[in-house]
Amino acid sequence: MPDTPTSPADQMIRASRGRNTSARSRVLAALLNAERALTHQEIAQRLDSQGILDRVTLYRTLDWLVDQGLAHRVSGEDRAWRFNASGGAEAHEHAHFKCTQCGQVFCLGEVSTAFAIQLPRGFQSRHIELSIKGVCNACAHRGQ
Amino acid sequence: MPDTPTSPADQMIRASRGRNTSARSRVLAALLNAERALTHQEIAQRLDSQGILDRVTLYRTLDWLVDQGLAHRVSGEDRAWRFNASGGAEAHEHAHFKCTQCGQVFCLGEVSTAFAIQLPRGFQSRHIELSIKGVCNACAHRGQ
DNA sequence: ATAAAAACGCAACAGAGTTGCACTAAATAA
DNA sequence: TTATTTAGTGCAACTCTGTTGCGTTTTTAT
Repeated sequence: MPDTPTSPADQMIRASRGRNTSARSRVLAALLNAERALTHQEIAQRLDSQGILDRVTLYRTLDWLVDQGLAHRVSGEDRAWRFNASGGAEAHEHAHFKCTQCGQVFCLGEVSTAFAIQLPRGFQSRHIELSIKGVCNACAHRGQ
Repeated sequence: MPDTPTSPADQMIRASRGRNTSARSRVLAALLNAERALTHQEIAQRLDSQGILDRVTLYRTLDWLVDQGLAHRVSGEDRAWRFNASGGAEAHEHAHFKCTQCGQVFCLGEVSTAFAIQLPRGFQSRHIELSIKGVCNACAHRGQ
């Protein structure tokens, strides 16, 4: 059993339709290793130790990962998308924590969304998103 | 009792500290008349029938209105802020409806946020935001 | 009416994301 | 294995949203 039979990222990519390219594998691996949702910029930073990946390619790769359900996209308060690897399944009715100090976004566990909200006539709900704003652990300790 | 003793917008502005300028009064009036949260662009459009207001001034005016608690800012999915007049009070623990078709954002009524969410160690919640994504009435009828 | 300060308007800039198009490299066929 | 097809990549240029600096105009207080 060799060290890298095929990385988890590669396996996930192969299971989707589309080609298994190094960009996809590197990006997905970065997301899988991340402990929180990353911006385009953060991903680029983590990647470029292994050679620079073109900005546009990264954007397109992220789009592809989202389309395939391998990653999901969260909108922060700073008008920058953040991405993280999703379990693979589409089911992510989970909450997000957005730190108002440093802007970081963390995924929280499943939420039992048992709230009765009255929608206006004709409106159809597809997806409920819950985000909690506050201060993350690091920022809380850093004072300020 | 004349037609416009002083508009509601003017009254709200006068009650805040800061100057009562035509830009502020026009922008706030536009927000008060709107049936949903408006983007910078939409506000500009509604305004320029009465003479063009500088882009930067509009941005600064909106910031000021938000600071004063006269308006509040909602982040959409399209990385554009949306604004609407808030009742004046700061208290807006209400939900938003975001149409995935046309991108419009509507404010929904108060939400009884009775969900127990376990935050990671050291994280502090300040504010809970709930958004429901789906299709608005207009888009639902337009088919597609 | 006048002076001080707050707003305004312009120009230039910054960051995030997109589009078009030629080139490269996976996957497939031969 | 090599050739072929076409998805994916990289570059340049662009759009859109929002911001900064700075000189000029309005408010407001005197």
